[in-house]
Amino acid sequence: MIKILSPFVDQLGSYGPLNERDKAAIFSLPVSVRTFDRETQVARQGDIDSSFLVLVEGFATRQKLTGSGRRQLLSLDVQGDPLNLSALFLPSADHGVLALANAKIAFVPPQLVIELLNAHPSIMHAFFKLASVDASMTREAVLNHGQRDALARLAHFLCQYAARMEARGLTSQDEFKLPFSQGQLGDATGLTAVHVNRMLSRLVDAGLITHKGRSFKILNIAALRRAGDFKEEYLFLK
Amino acid sequence: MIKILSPFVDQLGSYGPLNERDKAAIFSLPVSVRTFDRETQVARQGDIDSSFLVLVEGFATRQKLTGSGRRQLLSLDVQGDPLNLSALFLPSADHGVLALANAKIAFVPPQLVIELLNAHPSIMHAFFKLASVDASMTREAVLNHGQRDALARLAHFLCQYAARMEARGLTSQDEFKLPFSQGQLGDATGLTAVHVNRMLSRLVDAGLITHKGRSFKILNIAALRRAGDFKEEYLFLK
DNA sequence: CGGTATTTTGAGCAGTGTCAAAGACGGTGG
DNA sequence: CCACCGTCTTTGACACTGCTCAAAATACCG
Repeated sequence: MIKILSPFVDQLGSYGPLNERDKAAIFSLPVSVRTFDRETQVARQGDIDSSFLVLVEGFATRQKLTGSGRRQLLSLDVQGDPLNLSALFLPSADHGVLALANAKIAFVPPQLVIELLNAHPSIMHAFFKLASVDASMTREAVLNHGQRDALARLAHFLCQYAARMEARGLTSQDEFKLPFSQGQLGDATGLTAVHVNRMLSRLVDAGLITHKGRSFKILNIAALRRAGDFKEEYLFLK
Repeated sequence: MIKILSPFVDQLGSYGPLNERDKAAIFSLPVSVRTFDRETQVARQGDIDSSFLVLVEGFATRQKLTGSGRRQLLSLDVQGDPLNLSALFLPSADHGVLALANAKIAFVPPQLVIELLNAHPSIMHAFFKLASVDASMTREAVLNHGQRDALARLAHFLCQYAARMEARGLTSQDEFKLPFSQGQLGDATGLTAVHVNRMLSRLVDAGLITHKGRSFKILNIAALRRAGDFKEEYLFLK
């Protein structure tokens, strides 16, 4: 049996302890896996009764669009992340899901997930915790966009990404490849591609980071955290 | 028996149906109620093991602070709203809770709430849905702050407030009193008090609204919604 | 190797912030 | 009921952050 969902189960388990029976129940869910290219929509804002989506491999992001077509990226999701937790309980999707690079995404029938949650309180508990952490991160994004300037937003983004990736054992904290172009980085931070570029150069000039293309190296993590006003508590990492 | 939590139960019930047994269980929770003055902290960011808080009467808001002391308001909560849903499942509070005007707030022992949720799947379900709607609103705030300009942010805020209040039967949609000063409005929208003032004047000049102090009248709701790029789907009102 | 997307740089401008001061409002104590 | 005080609103002048438009340089992909 190929346990497609095991990165997800691992992550879930780190938020609320699951016993073998719980895990087995998750693994027995019927899933269909599809692969998506960069910048292709996996689910659309407004979708009704969408599948429950789990990112199996690669990167994905969630997005909302403005009436005039501007977009805001809401997350940078990695291996094992659920992509539309709240869609389980809401009649329609308030945001879209977008693949980056070659993302492998598992589709699970939402009704079965809900039955699973009803039958396994510990899984429900873990889902709720996952949703709470996600909400905490979203609130930090509001603080970021509302109160911090461009340089801080960018520094913060880098710190956050590094911290999350390292906590998951996916990359080292001070050297990694970002799955975002500078334009996408702008859509995530509420800045222009041009301004992202300038702020990155400023971080380089200040000796906080180096980068060649999308490969980043953090030279002075303490200073970068200060510049980004980053405290990792809100991530609730282990 | 004085059912202090009944506005909360009503709201909860509108998200996921509760039977009499469920309601009775909630009403039997031990609560202590306290009243808070304007701009006083009810719970602090970082608090551990805080009580579960429900706003019984008046207005409250949630906030996060920047390292340099700037603040971002995250919500405008009214009668019946839970104030720290996610604190139930997280080890510490990622945001603070602040009272506006004379807010009456119920404190409930968190452990008992969790037991309640475990014992009553339908309540758990309703809580999850409530949390999902809150998350949806927070995501819209990110879109707001990241992608819309000052005028739109303000217009959007007014539309949102009007829609929510009307849906709860608390005020009419086109005439209401805001519980925020222009400074607080600025902290909520990521703008300066001064700029809030100017944008409000602009909305007045355009004939979209009128206001005397904090009493607002919406003159052209369609145009205001257009100006604020407001579509109410993300609120998931009934 | 060619074509396309991305990054980098420049110049000018628009939108917001800052600082400051005057006016209006609302609540309080006398 | 009035006078006073603190808070909030309004207005003005100016600075600065971040955006727009445009083009060149570079990197990436087939």
